[in-house]
Amino acid sequence: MVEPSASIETRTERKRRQVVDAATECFLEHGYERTSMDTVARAAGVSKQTVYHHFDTKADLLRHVVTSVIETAGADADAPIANLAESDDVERDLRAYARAQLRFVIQPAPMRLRRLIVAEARQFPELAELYFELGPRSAIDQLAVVVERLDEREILRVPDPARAAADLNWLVLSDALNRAMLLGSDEPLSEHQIRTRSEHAIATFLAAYQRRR
Amino acid sequence: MVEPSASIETRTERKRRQVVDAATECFLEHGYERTSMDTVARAAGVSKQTVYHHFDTKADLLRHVVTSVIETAGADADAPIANLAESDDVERDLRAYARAQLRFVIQPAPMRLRRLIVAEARQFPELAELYFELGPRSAIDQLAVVVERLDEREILRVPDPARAAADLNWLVLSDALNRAMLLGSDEPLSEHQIRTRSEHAIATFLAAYQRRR
DNA sequence: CTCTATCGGAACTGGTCGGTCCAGTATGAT
DNA sequence: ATCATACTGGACCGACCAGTTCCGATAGAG
Repeated sequence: MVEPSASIETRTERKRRQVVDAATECFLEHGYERTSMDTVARAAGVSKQTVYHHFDTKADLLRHVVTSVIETAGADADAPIANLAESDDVERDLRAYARAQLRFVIQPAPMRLRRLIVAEARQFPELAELYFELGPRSAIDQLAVVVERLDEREILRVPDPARAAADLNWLVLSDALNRAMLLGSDEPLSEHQIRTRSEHAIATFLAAYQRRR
Repeated sequence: MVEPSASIETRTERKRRQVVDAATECFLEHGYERTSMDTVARAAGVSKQTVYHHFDTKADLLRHVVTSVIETAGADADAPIANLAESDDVERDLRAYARAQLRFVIQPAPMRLRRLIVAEARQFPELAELYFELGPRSAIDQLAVVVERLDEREILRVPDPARAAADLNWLVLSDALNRAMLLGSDEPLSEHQIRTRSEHAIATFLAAYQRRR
């Protein structure tokens, strides 16, 4: 992850990046089985030999592509959770969190990654597991810390933070995610849908977990 | 759907059924792209010509297989919702419903069908849509009627039955479904997991939607 | 400037795929 | 018994696949 001397990219590095970028594009667009190595090479503007110089097999290429996509995307997903635990307006900040999640997940690239992973979960269980750990698992774990703190602050009543965090996560995402997965359209939700869905999910969550006055 | 004269199966019908059964097995086990027509023919104990006599293309065969699996499975999914609306112990019956759903969905065949559909959603959007309509959509629609009635009976307070029904459905299924989809293991949950998950989901749902005394 | 690692291009291997064709056999309705 | 229809087994087609090999070109490090 660190450039050796400067930001200059040696030819080998550049070619490798071209291969990875093209393979990412192809795999996400058409899936693993429907993507041929010739297609990847052509899309990368590189000879097939160069592809095989950097990756021994097609499966290796997929593993590298998926791993890197997951890891770079995983970083972006963590931002909006930061100030939730000590928030002075929990409802407002939960809604903001929900909106951010919906915006982040319901997009072409994440949806196609998800489809790819589900499709290949039998052949590449490591990738599915990695996705699970850095995706939903990570989100829910972070939420669990938050709701536990909100319980301490006597804003929520949360006997089981892990389950409550999962509840929150899926109240926000499940319905939209399922529709998007099955009804084509990887396009983002409209701002209006994001707002109403977030408000409903947070209202339900708070109705279940907020302390009564 | 009706036998013409008696329960006797003419040769053609028998061969056709063998093809469909074998194709169902192969597609669910290995996916669409990884299943060849030769494999289907061999698994059916039938010549390839016979396969092509009944189905013009591989895609047609998939469409028929998926459609028939969805439609036969869809019927089973509706049973345990019947007495919910007029139940005299809503909490108990909601839990029973949740247990039935978890038992029904987290199983090898439904999970593999789901994977197949998600994997091929881009190439066969009609199948994904059909699955959506007869799967989650149908379940949620039926739940919406139930929760609306429970609102009328002043057991629940449900301003938006459709959303409340979706909440209930996903509170019950999402977490288990996601884990099963991504962490391999299509095996059913243990009875203990089914029970605790159901209890938690229903407790959350009721905490959010039950009328306060 | 030279040397070597990497590159492109293209042909090639051994194999699989979906789908077709054919010659001959079995079935079942009339 | 007749005859259309359906089935078999295997050969066959063109296309595509992952992965390899060879050669001539080129870029970058010393």
